[in-house]
Amino acid sequence: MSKKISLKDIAEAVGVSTALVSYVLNDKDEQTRVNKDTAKRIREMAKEMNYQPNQIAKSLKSGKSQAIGLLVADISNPFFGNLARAIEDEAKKHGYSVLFGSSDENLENSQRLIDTFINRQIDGFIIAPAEGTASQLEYLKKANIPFVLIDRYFKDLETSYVVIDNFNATYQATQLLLNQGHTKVAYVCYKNQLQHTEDRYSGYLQALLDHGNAEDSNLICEVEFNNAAYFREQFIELLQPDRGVDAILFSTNTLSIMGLKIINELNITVPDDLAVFCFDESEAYDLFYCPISYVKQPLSMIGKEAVKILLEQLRGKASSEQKVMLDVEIVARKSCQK
Amino acid sequence: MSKKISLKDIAEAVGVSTALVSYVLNDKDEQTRVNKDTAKRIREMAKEMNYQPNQIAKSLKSGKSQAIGLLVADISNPFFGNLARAIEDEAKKHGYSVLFGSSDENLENSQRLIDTFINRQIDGFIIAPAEGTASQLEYLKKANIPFVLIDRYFKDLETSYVVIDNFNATYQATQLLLNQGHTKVAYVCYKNQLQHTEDRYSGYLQALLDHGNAEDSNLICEVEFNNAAYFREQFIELLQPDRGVDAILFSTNTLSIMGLKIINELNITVPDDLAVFCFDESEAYDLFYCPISYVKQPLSMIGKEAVKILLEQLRGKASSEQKVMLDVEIVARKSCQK
DNA sequence: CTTTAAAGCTTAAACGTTTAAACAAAAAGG
DNA sequence: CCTTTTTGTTTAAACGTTTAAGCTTTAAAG
Repeated sequence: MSKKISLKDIAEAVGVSTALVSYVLNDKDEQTRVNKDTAKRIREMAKEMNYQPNQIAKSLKSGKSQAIGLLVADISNPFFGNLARAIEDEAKKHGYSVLFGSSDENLENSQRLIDTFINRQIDGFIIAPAEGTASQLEYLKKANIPFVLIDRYFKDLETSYVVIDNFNATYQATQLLLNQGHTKVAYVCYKNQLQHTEDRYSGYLQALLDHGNAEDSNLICEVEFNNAAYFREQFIELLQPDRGVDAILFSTNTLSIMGLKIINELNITVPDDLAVFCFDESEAYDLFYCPISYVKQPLSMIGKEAVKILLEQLRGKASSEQKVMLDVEIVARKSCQK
Repeated sequence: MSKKISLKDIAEAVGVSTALVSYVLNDKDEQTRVNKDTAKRIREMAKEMNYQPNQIAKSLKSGKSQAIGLLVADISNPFFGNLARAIEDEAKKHGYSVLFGSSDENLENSQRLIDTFINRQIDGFIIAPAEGTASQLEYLKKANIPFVLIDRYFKDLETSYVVIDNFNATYQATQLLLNQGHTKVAYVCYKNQLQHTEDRYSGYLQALLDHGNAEDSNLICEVEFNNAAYFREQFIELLQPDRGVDAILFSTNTLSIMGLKIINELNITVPDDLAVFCFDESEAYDLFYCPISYVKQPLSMIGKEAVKILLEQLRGKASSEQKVMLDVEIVARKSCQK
C-alpha cells in the first residue's frame, strides 16, 4: 500500500477505460450515460483502492490550481495570523488551499514570493502590499492575474481591496481623547508612503483641527519600520515632560506594544500621567494594569470579504474592481480617560 | 502580454525544439552539448518573453511538488504563527513553499487537511498533531509520505519529531516556585491524552515529590480545550482562599492568558497574593504590571530543525526517524517571587 | 426488415514539462 | 575515401487528468 493509485489503476481493475472512471468520479455519469452498474463498480473500486485524485494533474489540465497565494508582512504577527486564519477558513469552504509568504515589508522578498506563487500557478493573490510594490501589482494586472489587496491600498492604482476606514478610525480615537479633555494628543506612526499610513495621519490631524487645535510637529513621533533602537530614542524623547504630552495615539499594533513597554519602563502611569489609545488587538491590552483602549479592526470580515471578491474575479464575474472599506470598532476603556 | 509563455513558445521563437530549451533553461546545456550560441539565444529569448516555468507541469513530471504542508491547531495563535514563520523561512531557503492548515484540534479537520494536501502532492508534512490523530499518522507512514511532528509526539509511534523537553520544563518551573518558598503550587492544564501534556504534568509532579510535597488533586485544574466557560468556573474554584494556593504554573500560552485575565478580574495581586509561572511567550507577559515568568520555547529552532529533518527524509537519507528534544529557557521574573 | 436513435463505452489529444533514445551532419582517424 | 567519433539537435513518450469525438451494440420507429 505504498504506490499512488491513479485513474488508470482503477480502470484496469474494473476493466474499463480511464475516461469512464473520470466521468463517474466527477459525477458526470448521468450526463454521459454511464451504466448504473458500471458506475457503482467504479465507485466501489475507487473506495476500495483508496483513490486520491492527483490535484497536480487536474491543475495542469484545467489551468486552475485551486490555490490562492497570501502575501503578508509577517505571518508571526498576530494581526496577519488572524487575517490568515479568516482567509484559510473562507478559502477552504470553496475548495481552495492557501499558500502563504512573509515579505517583511521588503521589495525583493515581495517580488520573489509573487514569482514563486505564479510559477506554482496559484489562481489569485491576496496581498497586504509592502511600500513601493505598486509596480509589482501593475505587473499582475497586466498579466491578468487576479488579486485583492488587504489592509493597504494604493490611491492611484485601480485594484480590488478590502481595507478599513483608516481616516475615521484615527479621527474617532483622537476625538475621543480630545473630548476627554486631553490637550496635547501625540501620534506615533511609521514613516512610509503607504496610503493607510497617510489616511490614519489625516484622521488624527483633522480631529485636532476640528477641535480647534493646531498641527504640532512636536506631537508627532514618526519612526522607521524595523528599527527598534530608533523608535526607543524618539519615543522617549516624545515623553519628556517639557513636551507636555498628555495622551498618545498609536497607529499600529507593533508600535502600541513597543510603546507600552517603554511607558512601563519609565514608570509613567496610565491614564493618570498619560492617556493611551492603541491600534489593533492584543492580549496585552486586556492584561495591562489599566485596560487599554483600542481601534478594533474586523479581521475575519476583512479576510472573508477578500476571499469572496477574489473568487468572484476568478469565476469571471470580473465586472470591475471592488473596493470595500469597513468600519472599525472603537473600544474605549480606562486608558483613555482623564 | 497576457498569455502564459511556455517552453514551446520560446522554442518556436528561437526555431528549435522544446527539448533544447528545457536543457538550456535547466542549465544542462553543458552535459548535453548544446551549441553555446544556441544556448545564448534561448536564454535571451526566455528573458525577453519573461518566461516563468510552470511548476505544476514540472511537478507532474517529477512527482515532486517542492511544497510542504504545515498542519497546526490554529495559525492565528502566535505560538503557531511563530513556528510557521520559522518554517517558512527555512523552507524558502531550500526552494520549498508552504501550505498551511488549521485543525482546531479536531480529528476530522485534521484528516481533511491531510487528504487535501496529499491530493496536492505535497512532498511532506510538518504536523503539530491533534489528540487522537495517531491513526492518521500511521496512515502517512504506510503511504510512505514523509512527515515530522512538532510540539507534540506519540510515545508508541515511531516517527520523527522535534519537541521540547516538556518534563524538564515544568520540573524546573515548579522547582523554582517551590524554592522561592511557595508551598501550594497549583497546576493548570488541558485534559487530553497527548504525550506532551502528560510529560508536563509529570515534570510538575516530580518536582513536588522531590521537594517532599505530596500529590494533591486540589492543586490541579484540568480543563477541556475550547471551553472557556468551564475553564472560568474551574479556575475561579481553584483560587478560592480555602484552597490556600499560593502559586500557579500554567502549562500553555492560552491557559496562561485566560488565567491572568481572571486573576486580574478577581483583584488578586501578583506576586504578593499569588505567584505565577506561565508557558510560552506573549507580549502580555512583558506588559503585565508584574513581569511574568515563563517557559520559553526555542520556536525558530524547532521550525528550522523540523524542516531540515523533513528535507533529509525527502532526499532519501531516510536513514531512520530522527527524534529531537530541545531545551527550554526558564525566564524567571518578578511574578514567581515570594 | 431497414433506418434512426439511444445507450454505453473507448480513443486520442491535450495541458507543460523532462529525458532517454534516435538521428544527421561534421570532424577526426585510418 | 571510408569508417568512426563527436557535436548538435529532434523525436517521442511519459506524468495523471479531462473531454470532444468516434465507435459499437441494442432498442425503437417506420
